[in-house]
Amino acid sequence: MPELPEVETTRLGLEPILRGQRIASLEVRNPRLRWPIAPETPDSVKNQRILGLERRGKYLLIRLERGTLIVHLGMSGSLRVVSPDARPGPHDHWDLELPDGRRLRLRDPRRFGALLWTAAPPHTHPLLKRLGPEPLENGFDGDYLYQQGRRHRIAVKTLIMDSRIVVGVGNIYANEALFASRIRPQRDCGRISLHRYEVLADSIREVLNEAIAQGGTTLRDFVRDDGQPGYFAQRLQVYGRTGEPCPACEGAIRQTRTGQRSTFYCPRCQR
DNA sequence: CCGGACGCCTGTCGGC
DNA sequence: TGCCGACAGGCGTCCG
Repeated sequence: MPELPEVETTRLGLEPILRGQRIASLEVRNPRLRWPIAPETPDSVKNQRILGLERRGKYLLIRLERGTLIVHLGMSGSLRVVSPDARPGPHDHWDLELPDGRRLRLRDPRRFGALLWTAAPPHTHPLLKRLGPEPLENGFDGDYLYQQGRRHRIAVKTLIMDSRIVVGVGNIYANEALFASRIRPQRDCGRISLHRYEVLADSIREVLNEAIAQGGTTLRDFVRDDGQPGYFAQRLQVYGRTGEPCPACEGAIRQTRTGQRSTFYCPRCQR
């Protein structure tokens, strides 16, 4: 999926287009996403003005005069603004129609995404209320990660991919941040020094910031709001590079599994 | 409580 | 060429 940088890239692209616009209507062609789109959602948002776009972890929040649309892109979702005459494809599940006829269109082949409307403050929503700190904001640092690590007996990669610990770090950026900090992904999170967690927290921030600067990572589905791919794929050091030489030591990148997710690392550089 | 496995979906790719 | 299994950026739920 879109991880934090892809959602942030989408938010940055859409915000200037959508802010202040009125929603003419919400057209749902297929409500069967991760959770079914509630039948009353189109009525709830119709004619409302969009106050702004925010992001919490991998959730995109479309703030309305009354309530919030919570959008999640799942594994394969992307949002684009399309012209009035653009025909929807089979995986284009809903459109937010603007007064000038343009549409904010969701494409999501695997349908792991979500569209939820809530009248309450979004951070009180069941899906958002347990989320950990934003990695690019205050409250996330090496000391915090170290303290969290002591409370669990799991691989450090699993720790940093847990949204209750820290939001937004998915499989690509977990692998990349662990390579940058020279920590082996399967290492027990309770057996890592404070100093190494400080390096890891810095690496997570650097990798995410650099990915945002590159417009995110496009592997297959993800496109930015303007239809362009993100360019961070060219910067990936280990993700998807099984057998290729490590950028640091020239040894072969190894692939294993932690949890049910592919893990890429350099056995020589990462300990 | 915790940690690990399982599904949910569709598309693509590699091997035989 | 065609088929079939494995795998893919996430994450809530279930089970031991």
